[in-house]
Amino acid sequence: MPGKVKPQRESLELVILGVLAEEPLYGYSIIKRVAARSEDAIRLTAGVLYPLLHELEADRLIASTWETVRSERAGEASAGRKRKWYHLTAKGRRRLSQRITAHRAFQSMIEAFFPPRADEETAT
Amino acid sequence: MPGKVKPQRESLELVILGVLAEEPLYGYSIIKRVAARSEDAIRLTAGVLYPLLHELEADRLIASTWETVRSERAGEASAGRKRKWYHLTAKGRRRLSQRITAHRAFQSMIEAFFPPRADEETAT
DNA sequence: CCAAATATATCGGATGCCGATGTATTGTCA
DNA sequence: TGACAATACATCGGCATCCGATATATTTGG
Repeated sequence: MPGKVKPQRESLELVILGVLAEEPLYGYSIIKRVAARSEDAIRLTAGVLYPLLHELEADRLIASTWETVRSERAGEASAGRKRKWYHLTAKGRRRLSQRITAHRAFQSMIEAFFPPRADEETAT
Repeated sequence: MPGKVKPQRESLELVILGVLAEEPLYGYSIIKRVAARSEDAIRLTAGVLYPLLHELEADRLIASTWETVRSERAGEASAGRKRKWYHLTAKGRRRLSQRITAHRAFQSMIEAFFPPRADEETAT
């Protein structure tokens, strides 16, 4: 019975599909990008990201292609470093807008609880 | 060491402290209230709520008092139904504003990814 | 009178989370 | 040139979380 809930995963999915909506990225760069965008608030670790990326790909929300980066220095002989580039699929794009909608729904409920005060402080 | 992260719990904490900030409620009424407020988007179940309420109380974020509701019909002899009313403590109020701040931080990152379109629907 | 709703509560199996770990290549700097 | 940091991918397993199932009791409505 598909459709099980994966608590934390949902917001991670939102974030990952979100960055990939802008442009294709490879795993390591996703980690850096998200950290930068969130000012280190969201720290994806390899142990969390890669399995998630595999799941997302299995679900056809994203797709990948390999790139082999060969260094000049090392020359022809080197095996090269491998990068797996991920990009959103059409299905992924649909899922993303669903997630955004769901997030906004939650958000509006939160705002209903705590209407932003005009005189609110702007952080400490 | 205390201070471990509890993924899903955090947003639940936000929601629960949020409703209790408005007025004291008892468990069952929290479930109904949250369901109503979120238009059934957030369905707290007893199995999730009560343990969480106990934790929150142990952490002194909320406090409780028992009420015994005796029905007219049943009369003096009846044991009465028990309601455990919860209300926010000062500590709970501080925690709540922390959670709101954290939520808004996450929120603003999401907005950075997906800037709200000017032509967006306002929902009803 | 009985079923549904109200009301609180616990428990345990399934699942998710993520730190630790592993492997390999490239960049850098003394 | 050697070695350490950073880049880059990936898996695994233990512990914590999650939440459905379950238990118990009272009240309300038809």
